[in-house]
Amino acid sequence: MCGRYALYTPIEAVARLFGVSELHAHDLDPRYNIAPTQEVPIVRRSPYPVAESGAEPARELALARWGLVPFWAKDPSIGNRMINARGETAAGKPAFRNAFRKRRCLVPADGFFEWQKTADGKQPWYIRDASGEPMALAGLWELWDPPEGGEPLASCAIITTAANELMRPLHDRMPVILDQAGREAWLDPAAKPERLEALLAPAPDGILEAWPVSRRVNSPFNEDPSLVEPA
DNA sequence: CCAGACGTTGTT
DNA sequence: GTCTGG
DNA sequence: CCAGACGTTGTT
DNA sequence: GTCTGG
Repeated sequence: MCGRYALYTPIEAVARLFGVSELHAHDLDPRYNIAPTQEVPIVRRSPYPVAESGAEPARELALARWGLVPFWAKDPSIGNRMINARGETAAGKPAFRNAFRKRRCLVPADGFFEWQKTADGKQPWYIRDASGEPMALAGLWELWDPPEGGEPLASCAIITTAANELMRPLHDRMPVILDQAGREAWLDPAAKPERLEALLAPAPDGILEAWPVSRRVNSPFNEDPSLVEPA
């Protein structure tokens, strides 16, 4: 699955690489240990209508809480358990299907962590694109209105799929990683269900690299560049 | 009908 | 053992 | 995902 | 809001 990741490429560069026209998040610190419940940048089509023009809705970078809170939730804590959505079933699940139809997003990540079970306990690994460029993880996002009023809460989940060859020794699940064409299709509101389904597959072998890292990443309170260095 | 879940992973 | 919070 | 709490009453 | 289980 995917329960921890890193994003340290400057957000302006991420925006450029992801074709973002509106940047709604600035001055973000580089992150080496992003944990569920934290605010993370996502790339999405603007949920708001474009003024007059009839132009394409903007592709924007916004912030969302990691852990999807369905609109019908009475309490946002349900999001603590909705950090991933299975690609095989998300389209039909009550908690995800509205988002699957209407609110797909990309979650930029320089890499993600997986924990491998060994005789000595769990060994964390860092996995990234071999090019070193930020990856686009397939995501869903949602808006939740607090019953007591106030600002709606934006939240998101990362889609998972079966592990590919590289990942299999480490873990049996991995996040869905979208290539350039996949990113376009995933964000296309008119995408056909069968096209979307085809996107939610393990990454091809050969595009990723992985190495063991320090167990200091285990604590979400640790946050420094050495967490993604080989150890 | 109403009540209660709505999710994933991992472990047994 | 299981839930909550980060 | 992992870490850390897991409880109540009463007092500050 | 909508589905599942009783």
